[in-house]
Amino acid sequence: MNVNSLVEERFIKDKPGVLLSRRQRDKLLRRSDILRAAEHVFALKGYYEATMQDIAKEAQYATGTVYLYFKDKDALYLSLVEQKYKDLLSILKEETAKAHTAKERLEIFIRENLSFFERNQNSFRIFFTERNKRQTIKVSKLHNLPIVLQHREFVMDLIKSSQDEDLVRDDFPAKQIADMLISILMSVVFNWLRDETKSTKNLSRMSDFVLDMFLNGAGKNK
Amino acid sequence: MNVNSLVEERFIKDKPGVLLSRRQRDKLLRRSDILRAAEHVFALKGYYEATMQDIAKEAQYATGTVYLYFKDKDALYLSLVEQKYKDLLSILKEETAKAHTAKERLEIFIRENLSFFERNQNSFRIFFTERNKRQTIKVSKLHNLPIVLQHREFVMDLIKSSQDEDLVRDDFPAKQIADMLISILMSVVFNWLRDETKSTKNLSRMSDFVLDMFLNGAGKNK
Amino acid sequence: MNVNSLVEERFIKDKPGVLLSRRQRDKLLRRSDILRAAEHVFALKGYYEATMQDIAKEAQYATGTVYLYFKDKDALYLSLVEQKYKDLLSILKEETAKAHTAKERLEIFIRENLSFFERNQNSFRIFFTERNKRQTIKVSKLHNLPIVLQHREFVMDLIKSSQDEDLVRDDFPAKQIADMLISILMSVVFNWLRDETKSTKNLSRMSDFVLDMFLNGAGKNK
Amino acid sequence: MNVNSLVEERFIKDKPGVLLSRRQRDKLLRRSDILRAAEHVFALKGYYEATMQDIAKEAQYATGTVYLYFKDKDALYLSLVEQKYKDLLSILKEETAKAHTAKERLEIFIRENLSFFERNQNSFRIFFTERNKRQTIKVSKLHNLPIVLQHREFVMDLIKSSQDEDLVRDDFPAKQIADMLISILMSVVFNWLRDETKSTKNLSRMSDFVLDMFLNGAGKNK
DNA sequence: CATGAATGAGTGTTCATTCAT
DNA sequence: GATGAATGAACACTCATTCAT
Repeated sequence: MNVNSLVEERFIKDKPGVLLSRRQRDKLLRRSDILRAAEHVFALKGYYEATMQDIAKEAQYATGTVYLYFKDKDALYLSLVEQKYKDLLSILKEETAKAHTAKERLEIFIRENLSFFERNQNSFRIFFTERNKRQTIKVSKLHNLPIVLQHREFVMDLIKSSQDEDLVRDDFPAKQIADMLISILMSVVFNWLRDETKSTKNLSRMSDFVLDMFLNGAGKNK
Repeated sequence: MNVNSLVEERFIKDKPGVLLSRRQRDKLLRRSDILRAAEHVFALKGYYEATMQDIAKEAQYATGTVYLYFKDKDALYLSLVEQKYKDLLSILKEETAKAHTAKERLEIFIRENLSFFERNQNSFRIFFTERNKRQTIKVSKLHNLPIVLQHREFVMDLIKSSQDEDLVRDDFPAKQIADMLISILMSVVFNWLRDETKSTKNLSRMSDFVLDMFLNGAGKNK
Repeated sequence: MNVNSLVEERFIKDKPGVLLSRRQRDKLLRRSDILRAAEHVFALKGYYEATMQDIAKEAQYATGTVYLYFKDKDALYLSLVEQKYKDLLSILKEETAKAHTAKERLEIFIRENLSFFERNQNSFRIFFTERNKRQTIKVSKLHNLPIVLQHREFVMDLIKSSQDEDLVRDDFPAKQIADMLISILMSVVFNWLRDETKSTKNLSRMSDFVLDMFLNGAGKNK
Repeated sequence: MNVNSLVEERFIKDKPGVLLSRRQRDKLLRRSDILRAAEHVFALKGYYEATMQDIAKEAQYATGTVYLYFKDKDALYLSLVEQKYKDLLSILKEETAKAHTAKERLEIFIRENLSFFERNQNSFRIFFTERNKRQTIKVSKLHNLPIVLQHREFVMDLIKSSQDEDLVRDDFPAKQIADMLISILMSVVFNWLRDETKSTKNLSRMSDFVLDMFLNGAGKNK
């Protein structure tokens, strides 16, 4: 799975029994070519410095062709973000399903997150930089992407179930705790990305630190 | 204090006994006018969408005038970031100095951070959006701003002293823990900023949650 | 010949038997449109006062289109100069080849020069005015244009062959004499251009004067 | 003489017996300061790249001060050209007056020209580059400067007197011959300026070449 | 459908000139 | 008179988007 995750799975999965015509298949492939190119170029240059021509060139299509698949630069960017979240979410779901206890689920969740960002470090840089034209409009646009909401919700469910299993405190709302977990994760990832010397070679090795901190905090055990 | 923090305090503080000439004072005031305008416009539109004309207009100066005080758009932006960090750092130093124990220092640190971001929510949006032209070049430019480094160092010292006073675990490097504290704070601020309904009216009220989570983690006390 | 000299002949001549594709032909035609417009505008206003918008407008293209054919204003200007020199040189070569004696060659050379400048008086004004941004850099750029060097060399060869045929004195280096010939020509042209009343209607009529002066000098024959 | 030639001699010489008031003298000195600075800056950067601020700075005055002495950039430039011509003309008049024969006068004329340009090579570069904004307007402006007309006339008179003394042929109008003499001179100077290696160390040494060429031409004596 | 040349509004920046002090 | 900060029009160049082929 995820082999060709860039191909909008919605189209494929919605009608699982239906064989796609060559026309449709080609269309999806081209769309995925462009997304791949956009990922590369955005990661390299950031949203504003990346030009549609750059992306078209990288995808080996003509400029106009890109506009057949994406309404405008913004839509292309948003599709890309959505794509990445979708990939991540699908992995998280699949892997956490294998766990039996809340703690295992948390472990897997953290490990898979770190591993995902490690694998996608280039495109991940995108998330840390300029989002979009009018941030006021667009940041909310980003956060309202259905998939992004789904992702937050997934983490919340995870926390909730952990609270149910008495692993996590329930004196604060799951939402708040979920956001904190996400932020600890992001912090680790961000600092790892920033550290160009990559003194911590392996991001995944941080799993234990994250889990420990999340559960026990930085306070000294007395 | 910090009433007119936008005026380069360096100039003022270097010669504390000396009254600035009217010329000098005017110059600083104009500079601060422009910084204030830039803060407003950048916060509203983000770096790329903000134009120098927007900023000049907001400051009620002509376009060219802005260039008398800042070499280019980049320098203006960087000055602004530096300014904000400087303000924050100066508050943090002043307030934490009043504390007697590590725990008090941490409490104050967290409270003052949240309060600062609450007061400066508009400009804080800037930090969450596009940084600069070529992210690869410029983000590093940002992170290497002396004041930014000082800020990180300040937090690290805070953690170290907390480790010394047996408040914080010392089985992880202070740097790692410091970054985590910063990121928990940022996470709370970010989610508060994002929540347009401001269900949590008062950001400062989150102080206790942050301190609790940071010290004790999300794990259920058994 | 030279009917459409503004079209880069290099491209055409390199593959004399090959019909250019419509695409290529169009491209060359557009390029030549722009050069023609640039010639007009530069001649009228000089390098600095001519704006790219002026030129685009004159060529009936959009501003950006000009940049598809020329990297920047500088490149456009240099291409124009090169073009004019190329035209002149090609005429000179073709015509002087018909001569049998050194004197005939000189006569033809002078006549064709004057006639060329007469036909191109507008664009020739360009040469007499500002060259380029930083003269120190750019004038040398101009003088190092391959075609300009070729032109000087052509005149030098002419003088050398005249020395060989005992028409021209050989007690001075050909180079010095060549530069003098060029400058006498330029002087005549310049003064003719300057004379707005055009009392000397026909520049070509000056041929005899130039040849006489060049060979015999202004001294009274005794 | 020429010690302070940059001071508008008109003012001083027009009323030779009158002592200038300190006020007037200061004014003239400031004007000359600015002209000197302008000469330096224009020579270095050319008309367009030189800014009024550059010139003011070089002259150690404020920007606005320059405008008290010269209406605008154009007027400053024109004054400078006028100044230089005036200096040259005054030298030429003074020196040629010492000659007894037409040939001597010619010799002196040529020698003093070359020597003048050698001494003023930096400012002379100005003449060879961009003249002025709208060349159509300004080149004629330049050529209609009273002093420039006087200079041309001076050379014409020189040629006329040479014709009268049977040194120079009279089958062509003096004006034409005068222009040719000027152009031979300019050619030598220009090529010398261009030759950065300065293989011909001493421009004045070219006097004989110029006189020889002018009188006898490049034709081989038979 | 795919192309890529053409478009032209929009940007950062400069600099001659003015004018309040 | 002298100053130099302020002005704002102007310019080269870019790039998202369109559309004729």
